[in-house]
Amino acid sequence: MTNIKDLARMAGVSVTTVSRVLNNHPYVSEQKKVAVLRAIEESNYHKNINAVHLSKGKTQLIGVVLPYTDHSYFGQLLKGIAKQALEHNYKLVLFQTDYIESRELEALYMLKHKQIDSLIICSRTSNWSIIEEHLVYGTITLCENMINKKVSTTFVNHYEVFFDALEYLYSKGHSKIGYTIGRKSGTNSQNRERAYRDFHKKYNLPYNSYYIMDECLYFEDGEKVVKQLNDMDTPPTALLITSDQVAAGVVTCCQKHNISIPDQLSIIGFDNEPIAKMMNITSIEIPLEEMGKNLFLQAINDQVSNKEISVKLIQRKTV
Amino acid sequence: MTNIKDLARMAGVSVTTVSRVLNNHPYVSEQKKVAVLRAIEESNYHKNINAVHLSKGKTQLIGVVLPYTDHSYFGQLLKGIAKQALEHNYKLVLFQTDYIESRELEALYMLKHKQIDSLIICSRTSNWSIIEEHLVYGTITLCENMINKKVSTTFVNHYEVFFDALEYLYSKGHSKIGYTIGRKSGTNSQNRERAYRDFHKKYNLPYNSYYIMDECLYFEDGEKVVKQLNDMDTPPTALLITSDQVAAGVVTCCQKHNISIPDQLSIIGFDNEPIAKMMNITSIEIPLEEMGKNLFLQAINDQVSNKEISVKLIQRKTV
DNA sequence: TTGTATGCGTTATCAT
DNA sequence: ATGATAACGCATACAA
Repeated sequence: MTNIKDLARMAGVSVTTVSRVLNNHPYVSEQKKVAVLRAIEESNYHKNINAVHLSKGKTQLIGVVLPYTDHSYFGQLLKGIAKQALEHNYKLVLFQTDYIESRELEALYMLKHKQIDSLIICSRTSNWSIIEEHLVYGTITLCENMINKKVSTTFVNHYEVFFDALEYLYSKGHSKIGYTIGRKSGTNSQNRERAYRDFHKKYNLPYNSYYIMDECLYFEDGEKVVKQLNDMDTPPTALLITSDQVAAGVVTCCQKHNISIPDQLSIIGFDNEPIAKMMNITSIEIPLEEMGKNLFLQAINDQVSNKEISVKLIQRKTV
Repeated sequence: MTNIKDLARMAGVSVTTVSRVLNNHPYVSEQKKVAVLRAIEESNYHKNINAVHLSKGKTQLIGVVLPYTDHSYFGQLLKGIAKQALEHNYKLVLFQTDYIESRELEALYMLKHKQIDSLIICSRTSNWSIIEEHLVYGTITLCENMINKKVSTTFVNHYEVFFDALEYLYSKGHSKIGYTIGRKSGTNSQNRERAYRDFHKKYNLPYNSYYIMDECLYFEDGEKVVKQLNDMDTPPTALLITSDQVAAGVVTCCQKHNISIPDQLSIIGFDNEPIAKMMNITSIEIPLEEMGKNLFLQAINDQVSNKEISVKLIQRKTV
């Protein structure tokens, strides 16, 4: 493959001049410029990216950490990130973690050793202190409320959203409200739990820990939820379900068990995915693709910024 | 950051020797080896990957071309690929194409210019001739039956599988059978259509082109399918649905419209995803993760190989 | 077994 | 405006 040395020879100029036209630098005469351009044309020349990377100390690679690639929430986030990456001429390196910490550390490790320029963590398992340690090595962008923490973030105020949703259900006459969550340990989950507790405190409602159902991620987990509901002496009359997929699964399963929605059970899903529209599920719209877009933009920006994304309740037939 | 030169100085050896122990080459005395190892330890040294890449002309990067990241089929494939990549110390570069050819060409372009070592195309839009042109630049691995074509492939014999499924439905008394597909133009789709035609020929059945429904990818597309069914004078009595997601959508929608399954409409889904099990949908199991795994292994292997993946009919309640 | 010297293809510095 | 040359960090052919 031809390199800039070849081009220089062909065009009768120095490698520096070639490099200048290659990178649109000023101070090069029109005459030499066309000569170089012609050489490029003739030789079908293309830069050796690896050499550029070595020379610049940058890779144009951005790591994306997420637990599952086959989950719609992360799929949509990734979609938004990927689109921007394309536009900005970055490539994405995927770290599918299954929430195994070592895999997340691997990503951090790569950031540390300049194998990626920046890291987007869509959902993390490692402690904040570990993230913090790696901040000096490059930009890390998070998808959770970490305000005051010197990391860029794009997040939803899950506390407020959850609280509002609970209030909404309360206004509809519900006082026994449960919710399902992907995993309990994330920051977002903890904020929601806090909202849940505060809500119960505010209205002096009894707090039942078994109204909180863990590890609900996919459509098929709806079955599990309904089963748990059936096993309760006094099941909740309303459910906040933090994924439309799961909500759809619950709705489907309820039909099988002749549980009438919303009469016996009200449901609010999250994300307002197409499936929610199709099944007429009331849902809280979260613009995931837009969040992904913003995450990427923050990832390639040196300044720390925090963006709160606003959401919208879409009222349909399950409440 | 410290480099091998530093290490060499610290350990009192040459850079070559350092490089040797770094890469586990023979011919280095135990004594010098430990000295180098100690230096590595002390300095918290790590290779500069970019330099390695430039020097070797390899990137340890494998491109993955797929149309959608938020689709379960590709999500599962990607999961299998990602797991192997992790084990083999490769990183994945994602090309989300939305079936826009230029994005696929971008991936081919990167292969051509050594920015990635190998390319896995999960689903393509570009012509075979274009793929073929790029074969000389690196390994390309396909997810379709391209036997005799000098590319590595991991595929399902969709012709046979489809034919068998049709025969199965026929044996259950169905003669008006339709099917849904993601897009019509792929190789896999064409093989299925061929099977569909041949089946009708074999049993001298009338071929209705409107029994074939296009662009069915997601759960919510089930609605579209049922609507089309309702608009037909003589709708099919059975449907092959090339995605359990869509099948689940159809089943859900049928309940809404009081279409009894399997009495009025029989359904066979594909992939045997968890959602199929939950909703008791008869499905053809395709081990997507395993396919992903195999795709990756082929991608890092210089020899061309073709692997046919066998599938299994899982009988449940929709036929 | 070990080391010297050179190549990999760019970008950046500095002098002119 | 232009060019020589160093630097990026590693691998390796070749010499010893």
